Amino acid sequence: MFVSGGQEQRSGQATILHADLDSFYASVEQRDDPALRGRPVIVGGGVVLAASYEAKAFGVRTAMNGRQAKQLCPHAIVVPPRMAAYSDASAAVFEVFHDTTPLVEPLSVDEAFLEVGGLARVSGTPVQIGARLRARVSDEVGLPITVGIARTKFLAKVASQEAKPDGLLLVPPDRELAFLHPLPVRRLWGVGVKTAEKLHAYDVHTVADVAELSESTLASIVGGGMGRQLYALAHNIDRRRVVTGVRRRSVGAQRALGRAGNTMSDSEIDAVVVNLIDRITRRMRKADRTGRTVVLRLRFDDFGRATRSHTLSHATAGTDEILAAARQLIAGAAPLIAERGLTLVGFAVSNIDRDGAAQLELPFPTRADTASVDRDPVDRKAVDSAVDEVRRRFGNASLTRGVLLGRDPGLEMPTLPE
DNA sequence: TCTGGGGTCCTAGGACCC
DNA sequence: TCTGGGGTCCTAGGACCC
Repeated sequence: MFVSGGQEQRSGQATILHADLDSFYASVEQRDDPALRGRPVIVGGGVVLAASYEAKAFGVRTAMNGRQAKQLCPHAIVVPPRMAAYSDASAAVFEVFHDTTPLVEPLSVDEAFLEVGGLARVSGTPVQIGARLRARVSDEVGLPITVGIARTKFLAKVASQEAKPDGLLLVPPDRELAFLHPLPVRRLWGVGVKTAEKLHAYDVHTVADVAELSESTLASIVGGGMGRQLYALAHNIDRRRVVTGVRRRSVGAQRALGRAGNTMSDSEIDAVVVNLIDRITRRMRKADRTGRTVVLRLRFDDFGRATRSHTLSHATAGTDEILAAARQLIAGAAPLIAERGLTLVGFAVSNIDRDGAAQLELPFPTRADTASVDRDPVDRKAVDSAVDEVRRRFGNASLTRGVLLGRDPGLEMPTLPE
């Protein structure tokens, strides 16, 4: 009953929470092993998957290579990742989220947006709700979490970054520009290393600097799409709502092979392929998802990358079908692999739950278009019943060149003309 | 410094269709 | 018969995020 209240909150109130677990993997390790508490912890071996705040104090960062991290922080304790434990912890935290408000939009395993407008009578102000959420995650799951609160998603997310670790920060609506403008451009959503470099070349360093540029100037520096996005964010325009029920768009798995990849035989590579596809299709079936496009990802000796893809005629989660496509992609890339040396292989299945045209051949001859069918009194009834059948199955229908097409409603295909 | 394992979104060209 | 505009789908690559 609070859902509509939350959704219709389009106002000038700060009602969006961005909740973000602090150093998620490392915090779970410290929670589960008291000997790690208060000490620098690094999760992962070759590459840092997560670092505790004690390790971050020495300059250790996520995605840094392990050797470099050890140099910065020689007494850090390195632990291997325990993905199942993180998955359980994530589920427990999301239970608290859903108990707080029905409007939860997950961003990843460790962060989400929550819309809490419309909960005022029952739960109090957004700040009170955020404080209670933090206390519950701490008491019930044993993990530190930071909450940013603002009128827009972007500001809420920036607020949580500023408030880390283990904090809560509200950006009042009348203080938004003062909060936003001094920030470095890297804080803008979508600005990574490359885009920041392009902006720096034009002496653009802060959000305030971005806000001084016209949209067309920004577009000339970083491209059309990115230019529009930066212009909007720098001017504090962000109309995105918190939305629930967002579907995953792809399911993938990959495996780094290191130098060993260079010397692997075809059958050894095939064993890796079988294993990856088996993992992916198992996960798809468990989640009750199907997909149509199989994507092969490769990384080479020189760290160059390539992708190859193939789209099936229909969505599936079948191991055999997807494996066959995967093997064909690998075979097609064989010259590339032989030439450049393989160091990583991965697959993803995308086009999730998107069936291609489901073709229903009509049980009678038709001519080239709808109009000619309409003119034929003999076939009229049969056409109508076939159209009804397709509409029942797909929610829409179109008739083209004697073939009746039903499409996944998500594809927004045109329906049969009146 | 030689590098994990997941994901998302955007762009751009060619094929094809109406 | 010729021409053009508009739209979708597929493929490949790139940037970015956690």
